[in-house]
Amino acid sequence: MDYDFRRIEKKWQEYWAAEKIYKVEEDPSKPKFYVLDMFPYPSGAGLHVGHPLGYIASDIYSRYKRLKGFNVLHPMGYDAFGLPAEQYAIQTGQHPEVTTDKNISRYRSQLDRIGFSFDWDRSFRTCDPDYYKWTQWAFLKMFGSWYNPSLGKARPIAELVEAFETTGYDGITPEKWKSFSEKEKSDVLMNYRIAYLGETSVNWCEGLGTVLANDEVKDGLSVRGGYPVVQKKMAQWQLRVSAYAERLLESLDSLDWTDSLKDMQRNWIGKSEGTEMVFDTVCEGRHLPVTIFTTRADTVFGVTFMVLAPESELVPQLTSSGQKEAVEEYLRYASRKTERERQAETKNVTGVFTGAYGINPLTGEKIPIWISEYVLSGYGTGAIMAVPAHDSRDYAFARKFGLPVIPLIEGADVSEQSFDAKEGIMMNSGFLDGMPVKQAIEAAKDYVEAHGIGHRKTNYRLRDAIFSRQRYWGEPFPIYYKDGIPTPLPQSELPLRLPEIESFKSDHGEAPLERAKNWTYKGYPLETSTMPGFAGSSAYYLRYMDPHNSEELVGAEADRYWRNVDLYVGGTEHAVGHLIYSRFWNKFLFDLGYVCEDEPFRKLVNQGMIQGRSNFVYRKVGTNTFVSLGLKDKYETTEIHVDVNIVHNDRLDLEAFRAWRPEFADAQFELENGEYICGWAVEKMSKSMYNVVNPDEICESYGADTLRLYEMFLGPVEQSKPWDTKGIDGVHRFLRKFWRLFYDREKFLVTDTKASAEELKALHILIGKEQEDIENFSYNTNISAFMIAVNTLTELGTTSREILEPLVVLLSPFAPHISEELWHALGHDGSVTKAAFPEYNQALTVENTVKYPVSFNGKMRFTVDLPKSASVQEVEAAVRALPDTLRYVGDKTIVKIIVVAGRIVNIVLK
RNA sequence: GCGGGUGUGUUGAAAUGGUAGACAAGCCAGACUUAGGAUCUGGUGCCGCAAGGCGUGAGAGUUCGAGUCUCUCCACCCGCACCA
Repeated sequence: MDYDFRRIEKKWQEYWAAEKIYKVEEDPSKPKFYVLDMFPYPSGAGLHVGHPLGYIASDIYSRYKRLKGFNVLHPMGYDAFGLPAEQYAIQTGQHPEVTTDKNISRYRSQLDRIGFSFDWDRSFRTCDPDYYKWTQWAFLKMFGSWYNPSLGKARPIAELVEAFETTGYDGITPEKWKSFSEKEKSDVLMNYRIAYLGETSVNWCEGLGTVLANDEVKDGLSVRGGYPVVQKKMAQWQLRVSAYAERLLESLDSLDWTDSLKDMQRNWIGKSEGTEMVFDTVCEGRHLPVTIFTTRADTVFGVTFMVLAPESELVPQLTSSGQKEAVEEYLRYASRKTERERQAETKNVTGVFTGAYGINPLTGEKIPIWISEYVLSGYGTGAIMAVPAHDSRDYAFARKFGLPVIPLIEGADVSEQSFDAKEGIMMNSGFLDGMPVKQAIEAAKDYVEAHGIGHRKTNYRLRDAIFSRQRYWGEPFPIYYKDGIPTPLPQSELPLRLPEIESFKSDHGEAPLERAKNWTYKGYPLETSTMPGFAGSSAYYLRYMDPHNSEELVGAEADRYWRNVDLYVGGTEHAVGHLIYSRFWNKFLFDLGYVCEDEPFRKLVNQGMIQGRSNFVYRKVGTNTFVSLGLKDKYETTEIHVDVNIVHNDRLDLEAFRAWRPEFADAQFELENGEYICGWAVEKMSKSMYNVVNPDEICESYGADTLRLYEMFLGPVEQSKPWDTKGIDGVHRFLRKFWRLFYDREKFLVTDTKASAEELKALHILIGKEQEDIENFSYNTNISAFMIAVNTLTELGTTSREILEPLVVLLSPFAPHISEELWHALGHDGSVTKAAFPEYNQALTVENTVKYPVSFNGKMRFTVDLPKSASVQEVEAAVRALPDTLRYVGDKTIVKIIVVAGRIVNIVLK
């Protein structure tokens, strides 16, 4: 019987679905394990071979954990709201729901072919009203909460209202509070709510007709679509993520994530400890205190000017009548520029003098105040003290506009450039003279606080997340405007369903929902923005725990059982977007007691990207003749991308090429050794380069098990690598060899003979490897270990069930279809998924105490228990005696005994 | 500029401080066949006929022993970047 993977894979995929083999329930008798993939956005292009990489890795892990006796939650769903479907709708008039449906069913059929062990009964899409009900619910909770800084957590807003009414809070006395109108009270509370409506400078994207969050903008262009983004003041819904900055930073330490990812988050949170200082300023006789932020309070003696951000509210008050024209001219110039243009011209120093002066609070010196776009309005106070000697940006500005430079550190040469390092001995700095910089910073802070000039202050770069989008295809806000006051919908009205509209186009900031008919609640207008893409993906991992609960996002019992995600697998592109929002969202729900864990994702693995590997043919200029790679330099040729699906191992299929496109129908070839060799390059996988490899085609010609094995064999999961079909034959060959251990042409070969020591050795090495490798995500080396074991067993002519049955179980995480087939051939009824792996565990867990390390084959290592004084002969004898406890040692020869200072330090066996 | 990471054959890549290159691809030779992108066997880091020598980006150090640990460079990749 041959290895007929098409028949086998179809058969078992149907069986798994019909028997609901992967359905999972809470089971207190078993330890839980939650393995999650970042759910996909179902795009119109379908899956290519790069997408399943992470899914295969996590599926192997899930199946392995099941064998080890864990109750594994391994769900999958779809992140279905978002811009691409809506952009497509605008172009074609097709409802986003229709395209989303179509894309999802395509994704589903592609995923099903690869043999994943997802529990599809728990699946959902974020655009289901039953799901987004809980997104809206969470928003209402955030609207109804504030961050209590003294408790360090979110509390119901009612507690704040009570404080206003009884004791007063934050400068608002009970009397004052009572005097407020409803509208005024609403406005005050907005300053505290976790979800709030506030005027702010936002990323406005004209091309998409919507505002965007910081992580949706890269290099001044929208991540989706690549349209320019400008800064604009608008009233928008926001989430007070900044309140959680310190907690988001602190608990990073407790997570099992990579250092680079943690650093990206730390960087994004951007904690910086410094000082806020008040400078008195004078403009045409009017005095005005201006607060600045600095991390270098020690350099205050070197301040030679001050700078305001162009968007600073202080600008009008600090502009003298003489400079008014020049300042306005500059502001017009600055506001015209897009964020991208500003970033592109960082070397180009610009600015304008305001006509006003500041007074250095320590020296009493009078210094000019300038405006420049290098100062950002969104960070600190939007105003700085400039110390050109020790800040490179201030230095460049001072040089350009001829402002003085006062060096403050002994030996620092500031004639060519500033000295930015926080090291050296202070000078020219009054009471700080002679101190090392680090000490001077602290001394200066103390001084500033003692003299009432300012105070210590910690700033974060992390900003509140802009939460509204002027788009259609997203969750509607459960908010209506009662006499202009934003008012939450009662929870009983959820879900607030997305209304039907006639045209999806949005323009000039007018949201599509403004055109929806009857978009009102009790006659009051409903909010017309919708929520951003990250809204639906922020708490989805909680919903999988209890997806059919219509009363709660997640029931207490399910939450306490599944707790949080033990292993989360996904791409780095979500490092600062989704992963910050999710952590924030989870912490918020944790504060209010809706979930029992403070962090959502314990361990996180970033799978690498699979790049495309393009192939080229070379056409002689002006002809329809194509020359093979080795001959191309003899002629003048044009390089043409050729569809990688008609190339095998860089050999072009000539007939397929002629059939590929009409203009090549009569193509002529110049071959090398009778073959046409194509050139190649690593590029992004994309349609235009004809290098997209569809997993369906691999499943068709090699099978899903080969695809799974091959994607893992390609290299470490975390690493990016080009897809290269060369080598896929190798793993396919392995599966056929594996099959041949069980079947020859006619019959089933497995017998009940007793296994030999050699055979047991091969098996137990593999068992040990598998446990070590899967825990470490070293799938590639584990597959190698399989190949070695199968080669050895083939050579030994193994037919013993004692060996072959465990082998099937071991392979099942990687290649579930062939394993299932063989498991049943061995006479088992249920799925191999339910097999108990632990019984094969003992061999490698021999508890010898550590005295002498022993290498076996340079790979396997263990120790023998002997006193330190043992002689070489005694150690050798002990090693020889080992087969009793470690059955696979057998009768290897000792090739090397390393003795240092009379002590054996290692024994190498072969 | 700051932060993180990676450098090993022709290629993808292995190596708790202990025989570097496992395993696979490719290539070479052979077998079986009577053309097949099938299967099997052997070879394949470099120099050398050989004995032997040299080899993990470069250089130093620690160690009986370094691809692995430490330091200084170099190259490449990723992320952040006028954040005061």
